[in-house]
Amino acid sequence: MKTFSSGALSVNRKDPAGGRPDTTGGATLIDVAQAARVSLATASRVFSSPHLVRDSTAQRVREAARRLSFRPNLLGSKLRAQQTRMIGVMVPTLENAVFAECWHGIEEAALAGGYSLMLVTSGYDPARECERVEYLLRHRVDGMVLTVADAAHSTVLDQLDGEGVPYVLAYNQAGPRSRRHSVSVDNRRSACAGVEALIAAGHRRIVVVSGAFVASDRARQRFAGYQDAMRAHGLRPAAPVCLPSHTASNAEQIRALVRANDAPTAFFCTNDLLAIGVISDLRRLGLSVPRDISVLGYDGIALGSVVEPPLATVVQPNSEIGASAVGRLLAWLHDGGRASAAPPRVTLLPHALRVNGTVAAPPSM
Amino acid sequence: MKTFSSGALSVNRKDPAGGRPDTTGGATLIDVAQAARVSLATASRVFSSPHLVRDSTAQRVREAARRLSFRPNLLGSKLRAQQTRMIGVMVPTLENAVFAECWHGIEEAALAGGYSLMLVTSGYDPARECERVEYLLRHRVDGMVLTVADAAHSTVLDQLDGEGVPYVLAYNQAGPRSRRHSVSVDNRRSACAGVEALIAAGHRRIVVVSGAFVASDRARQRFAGYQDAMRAHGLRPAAPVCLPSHTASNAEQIRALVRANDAPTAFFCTNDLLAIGVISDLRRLGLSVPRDISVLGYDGIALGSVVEPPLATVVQPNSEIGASAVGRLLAWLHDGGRASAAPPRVTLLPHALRVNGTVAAPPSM
DNA sequence: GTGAAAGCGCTAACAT
DNA sequence: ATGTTAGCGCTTTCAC
Repeated sequence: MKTFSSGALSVNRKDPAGGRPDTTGGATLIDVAQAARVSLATASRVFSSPHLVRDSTAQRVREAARRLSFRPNLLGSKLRAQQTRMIGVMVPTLENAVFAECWHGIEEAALAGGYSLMLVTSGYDPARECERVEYLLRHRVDGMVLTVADAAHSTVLDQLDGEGVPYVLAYNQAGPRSRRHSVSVDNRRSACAGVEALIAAGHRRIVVVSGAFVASDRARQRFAGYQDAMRAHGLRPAAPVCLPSHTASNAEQIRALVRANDAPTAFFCTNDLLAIGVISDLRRLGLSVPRDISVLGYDGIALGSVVEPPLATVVQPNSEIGASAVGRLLAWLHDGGRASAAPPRVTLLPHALRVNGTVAAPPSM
Repeated sequence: MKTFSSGALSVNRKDPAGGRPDTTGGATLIDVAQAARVSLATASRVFSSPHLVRDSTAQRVREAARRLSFRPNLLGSKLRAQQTRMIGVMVPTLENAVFAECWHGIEEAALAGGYSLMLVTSGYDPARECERVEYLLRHRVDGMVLTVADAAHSTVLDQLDGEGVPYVLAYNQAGPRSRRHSVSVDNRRSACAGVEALIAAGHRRIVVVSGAFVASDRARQRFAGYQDAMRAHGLRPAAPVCLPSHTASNAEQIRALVRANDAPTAFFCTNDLLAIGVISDLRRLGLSVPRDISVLGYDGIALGSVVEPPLATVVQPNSEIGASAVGRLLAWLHDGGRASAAPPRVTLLPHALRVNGTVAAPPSM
């Protein structure tokens, strides 16, 4: 029987004497099994459940694998095992360093956990969000880590919920009543704390500058935090100033603002990139930051510590948010369907305040 | 026979009345075929070669697919077709905006071409480069787009060459004699042009500031360009100043430099991130850029136009480099093995000079 | 501890 | 134009 099974094994292989180099990418498990004179099953076990195999046998198989430069074809195992050990990641863009830093944490955590990654970007566009998620789904990712434009009104999340796809939000902060899983800082409270630091420094006229509100629920939550802080100190919140782009110069709008009679003494920008742009705009208007006007950012990207003066900001642990989101997802995937009741669905990581550099007392004091 | 084959088709499917929801992710092509009363092959053809199928039949199949919310399992096709239509991407880090911008071009081009992506970062570490590439190989990517620390001494590239894996370098510039494919600007000539602009502005004492030289062949090529420019104008090139980190403050080294008797009147930084850090360091030393000293960067990241004054720099078309690298790779993959002799292996994209903002005439003039 | 056999979901000859 | 068949490379019962 042994001779027969040996023969049966080789029946699938193309003729090795076929002339041109094997373009199909090399030895398969079958080849390894043959070379080690064990069955396909045993060879497989050596790599996936070594404890089921006698040590000496395993040695032989590994040796054969090495000799043949065997490289497991993950496609085969993924298809057969009905789980890909892949996680899909969708963020709005990598060009905002927040997400680039987050990716770092995601990659570390995922690869350490034996999972592969598939990245797509949505450009803050809900239509593209759907498209890209469908793409991830076709690749049969086991779960996803995503940052969507607006979690509360997201067709793509509703769809995912409907299909029962495991996912964890990053940066988007699920409401306490939500059934969704999320990892973020407490956007509202941390923003409130940031603005309170501004108030503590003596500022009374503080204005929020934001990107397109509709594109980011975080921006809205941070604005709410600003309102909280202002009201708690008996100050009147001002309407937010929404700038269309992070990178283009928004000098016009800024100019109108600082030229007004009751010009603000401080800006709270809902993200660091925006803050850096605003600071540049202010300089172009001949104003000095923080001497003439203070600027507070939000995100804590590394770049903020590089510029001069260093950007005052509400610091999120970006890399950790990514790693933690992956961790939550893996826990979910591994508990086998029981929707992980143990840890709370909403994870809030601690923020930090960095209030120096671009924030000082208002000029009148 | 029809009845039989219909029955045979359903033999593999689990009992739909089995109680709990189908956890395996929904309908397969077989289900669609059944529902549309066609064979598996025909159903498959509707999606991969519609022209081989009568319109009315195709309509029926598509309708069935819609009704069953059929989602093709890419794993199946990839395994069977012996090509994954996936391309692996490896860059040093996304935290340098250069690569984040590049990713944008890569994603656009790949998805437009019907290819999927798998991203890994190496952190400029050759050991991790090998690890990550092996990971990509196990996923059976059809080809790769990579930026390695040092293309001329890269074990991972040698290995890839040995195995005949199709790949295109991005940013790394293959030598004219090289058999390798690459897409980049001409690092040496563009750097030379940048330094010549400095010289044209009146600078004579120009010093190159770089990250760890060993980590980047681009940095070395750009330094060579600096030497070219200096020599062409009868000036003595100075030794490069190598800073360990992009983001930490390197004030000490900078201080020593600008306090010297023959202090430089201009710095040429081998990348923009570094340049922004150096400018901040100079400000901390009480120097004004560009009034007291000029700074020229290299990369052309979007951030450079945001800061004030805008960063003078040698602009690379980052997104286009990514898109173009993917384009070259797809061409290679599609020409079926003939190592695409038609277009040259080394693609040099045009650079641009942005010489304003942080570059001005030296103070003595 | 090891082997035989049955597929995972799909495509691609090869028939008809 | 459509159907039949044979796997892609792997894991995983079920026997022994």
